[in-house]
Amino acid sequence: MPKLSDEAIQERMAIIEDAARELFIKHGFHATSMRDIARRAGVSLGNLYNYYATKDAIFESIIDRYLGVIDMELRAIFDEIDEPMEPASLRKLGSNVGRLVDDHSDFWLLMYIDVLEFQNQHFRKMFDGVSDRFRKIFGRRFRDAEKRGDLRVGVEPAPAFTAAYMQFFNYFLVEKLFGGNHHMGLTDEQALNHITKIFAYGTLSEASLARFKKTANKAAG
Amino acid sequence: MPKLSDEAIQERMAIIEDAARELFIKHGFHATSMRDIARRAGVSLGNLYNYYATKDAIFESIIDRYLGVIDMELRAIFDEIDEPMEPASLRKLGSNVGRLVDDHSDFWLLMYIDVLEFQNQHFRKMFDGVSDRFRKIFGRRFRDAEKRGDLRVGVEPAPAFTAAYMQFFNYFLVEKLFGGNHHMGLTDEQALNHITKIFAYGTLSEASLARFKKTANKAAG
DNA sequence: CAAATAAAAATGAACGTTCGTTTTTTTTCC
DNA sequence: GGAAAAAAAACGAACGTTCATTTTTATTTG
Repeated sequence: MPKLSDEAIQERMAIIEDAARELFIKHGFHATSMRDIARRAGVSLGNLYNYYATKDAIFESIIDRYLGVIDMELRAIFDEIDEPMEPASLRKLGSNVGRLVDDHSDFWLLMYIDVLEFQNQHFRKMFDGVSDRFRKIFGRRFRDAEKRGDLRVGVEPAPAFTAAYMQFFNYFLVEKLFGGNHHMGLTDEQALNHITKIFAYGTLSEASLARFKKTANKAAG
Repeated sequence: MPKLSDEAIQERMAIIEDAARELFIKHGFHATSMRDIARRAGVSLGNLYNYYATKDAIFESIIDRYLGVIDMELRAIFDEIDEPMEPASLRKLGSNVGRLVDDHSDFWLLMYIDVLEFQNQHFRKMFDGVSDRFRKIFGRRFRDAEKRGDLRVGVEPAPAFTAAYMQFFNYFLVEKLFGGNHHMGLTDEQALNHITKIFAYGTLSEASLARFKKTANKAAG
């Protein structure tokens, strides 16, 4: 048998990694055996080692792939934000974060595996200097908003935006993975509106609040 | 050898559970062996089974003990809150949550183990209906604040307080366990002040804001 | 256009260890 | 001496990994 095409190899690796990921997030890394992975992937035990040197290598390959996907999705989410401090933008960010957590809850479970069993070595970069990254992406918009006097005195846009972003993430992670089951006592929609409202009133100056009044009221539904 | 006194038994169990907890949070549950636990506790392998029927039983005993401790600490934190919606109260809550996360980071790692390897069965109650619990604790204060017109129109105190509480928790967990390393671009003190300020301005009416002006300005440092 | 070739891919038994747990033996102390 | 506690030894099952072998199939050959 001549060498498989690259696409064929990628296909087989995807099958193996899908199986492994499902097992890892269900039982953890060390509770999942190579035999389990082989069985679920419909592949022989020995053949796994034609594609991966070790069990660790499977985990790392899954994470590398997934980090790329999430990075792209986050980029897309930030790309569609024009004015980061506008209430409507925050509200949209919240929805998008919710979708991201929903669509990729596996990813966040892998992160917890990494924290527990690998000292968080693969995911460290996710949260390292989030605020600085936002400053890089929205720096100009932040400065413009400050110049226009859109912000309350003493409110720095980068930390404020970071706080809102983290709050949205935390809200949906608690709901999806930690059994929150409407832990804020509201539907997801209402919770998003409430958080958005708090951050709008909490960060925007009276002048700019007046300007966004209509939008804010609609969002607070 | 006569039967050990109850205190002696509790002492020995504490030694075993301390050892097991340290290993669990460092490597995860399944990556920790009974031999590891015995070695670290300075006890023979077989003797572990004089105290616990299974390895799972050790984990459950650790969690039961710890849930009690955390529950008490949380109760103490809420007990010292007079007016939950006051900026000074929120700021204090933030500090206390920070101390709780710092002093008991083991506990939160155990929670992640539970999510991953035990379907979150032991920790579910932690986040189930948080908002309702606050409504029970602070119900009267919440209603008083609403009656006095302290809150912005459309802001419900229970979800708002829950949001602040969750934000504080999330902030310190990210810092302590996920390699955030000042992810908001501020020191812990500054971050607490910033979050407090946002929630104060985000939830309080103009009238009550004026009343708290002095306190809020001091807190915003 | 088959049939033969060759080498990659897949297999599953087997390796030495380590696992959680049980059983047996030794130690301890009234 | 006797019973409880601790230690040691032993158990079968399961672990990650290896490897000799078989199967598969694109290419070469007649």
